[in-house]
Amino acid sequence: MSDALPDFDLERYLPYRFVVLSARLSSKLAKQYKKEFGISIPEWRVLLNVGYTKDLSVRDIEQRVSLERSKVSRAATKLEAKGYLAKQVDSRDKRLLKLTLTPEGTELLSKLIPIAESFQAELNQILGEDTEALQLALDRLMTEMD
Amino acid sequence: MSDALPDFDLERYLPYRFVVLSARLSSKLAKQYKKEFGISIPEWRVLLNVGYTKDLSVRDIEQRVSLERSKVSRAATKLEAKGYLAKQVDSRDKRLLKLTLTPEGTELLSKLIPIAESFQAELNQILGEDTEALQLALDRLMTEMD
DNA sequence: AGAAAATTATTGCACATGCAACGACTTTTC
DNA sequence: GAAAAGTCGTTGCATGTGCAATAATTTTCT
Repeated sequence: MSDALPDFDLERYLPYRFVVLSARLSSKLAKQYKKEFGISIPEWRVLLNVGYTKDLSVRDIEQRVSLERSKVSRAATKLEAKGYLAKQVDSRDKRLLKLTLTPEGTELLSKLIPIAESFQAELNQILGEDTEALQLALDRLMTEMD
Repeated sequence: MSDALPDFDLERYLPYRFVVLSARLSSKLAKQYKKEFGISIPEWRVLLNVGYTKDLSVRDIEQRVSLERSKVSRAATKLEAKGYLAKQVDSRDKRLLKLTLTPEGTELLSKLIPIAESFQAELNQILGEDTEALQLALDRLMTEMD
């Protein structure tokens, strides 16, 4: 038969499963953040990174979070406009930008964190004992994927 | 201090880890598909679903794959234009559409599958014994997240 | 030192996306 | 059985995204 397809188990196909699951998790969180705080996903991610690491540049974030340069840049610009983040040119290398949270940014983030934590707690509850195994598997995949 | 942040371990935050990982996996695959076959991610996902389940409707795919109605619809239209997929109105419920692969669609998919399989194999290699544990954890999360 | 190559953040632009509105149809309700 | 409510797929529109091009700087090379 010319229209035979090779066997393929979509339900166990990892890239597919990850995409579906992560889309669900993200959109669930995103809706909350958007509605209550007017923050988009890239903005939230930048906020988080800048909040927990000092003087990050756009490129640093790009690499750590797999967030496109342009996305980071635009998210940073918006956060700056909203008064949550300050951009400062690095004095040693003037191409680089040092990103820092303003007090308002820190305040916002400290409201966002508990929501994130409780979501994590929910996931841990679902996973129970298997939480650690999952984290390990993710460690592996992250480090081994160039 | 007013600018103290609660502790938060970004590196172990699951929604974040999933998003980053799945973005990497997807874009790696997507580039291949796009370059060699001119197929986008939503198109690939629709192709896959239609290929392995008979007479799916747009809504069926939306629910199975967490792919927006409009995305499915547009992907289907493009696949139809390229001759890979046929749309047919369901005779019992004329609101529904039955999607089927054309022979060309089947042929294309049978070229795409091996690429997907070898990617999966690569992941299994990385995960080794832990593959099953990961799949189980994903099962849990998928079913428990309404 | 000075020219060439590389790196950083931004931006313009074409295209993708998400959402609400719509028309076509079906189911429910009275 | 007609009207109201609901469902399905598509589309218009405002917004988001990815990529290539750019200006400003730094690094490398001769």
